[in-house]
Amino acid sequence: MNYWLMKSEPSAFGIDDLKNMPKQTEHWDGVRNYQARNMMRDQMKIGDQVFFYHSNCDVPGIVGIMEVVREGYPDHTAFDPQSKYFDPKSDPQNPRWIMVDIKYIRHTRRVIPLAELKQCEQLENMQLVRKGNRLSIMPVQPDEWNFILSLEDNPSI
DNA sequence: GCCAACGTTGGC
DNA sequence: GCCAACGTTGGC
Repeated sequence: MNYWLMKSEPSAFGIDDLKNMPKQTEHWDGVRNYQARNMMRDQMKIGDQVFFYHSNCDVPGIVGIMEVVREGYPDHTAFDPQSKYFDPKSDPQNPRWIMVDIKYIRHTRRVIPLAELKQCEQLENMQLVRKGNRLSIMPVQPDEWNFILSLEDNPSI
C-alpha cells in the first residue's frame, strides 16, 4: 500500500466538503500538472491512504485522512467547455488528464500545520517542506506517514 | 533546442 | 498583497 498527500484550497473544496459528499466520496478533478497526473495514472491504487492538505489558507496543513476508492480514469471536466478546467487539447478519444476517486476516512484530531512539519527533522526530506514545492499530489514515505500521525496527539512544538 | 515571457501556486 | 519558485508557451 502507498501513502500520498493531496492539496486542496479549502475555499474551493475542503475536507468538510468531502465529508458531506454522498458516500463521502468525490472524484479529484482539475489536476493539470503532468507529474501529478502520472502519479494518479500509474501509481495510485485502491486502498492507498492519503493525507488531505489545506493550502492557501490561514493555517496551511494536514487536516485529515482519505482513501483511494477508484483508480485513474479520464477527467471529464477537461472536455466540458463550461468547466474552469476545460482543456481543448484533451481529446475524449485520447484523454490528457486523469483523476481518481477519494473517500473521506476521518479528520485528524487537530490540524497539523505546515509550520510544525517544517520544524521536524524527521521530515526534512519530505517534498512538502521543500522550498518552492508546488506539486498538488505527492508520495509520502511510510516512516513519514507514521511520524506525522504520531504528531496528532503529541505536538512537536 | 534554447530561453524569455508569462501565468500559476501558495507561503507569508 | 507580495513575491519566489516553478511549469508552460512560443518565437527564433
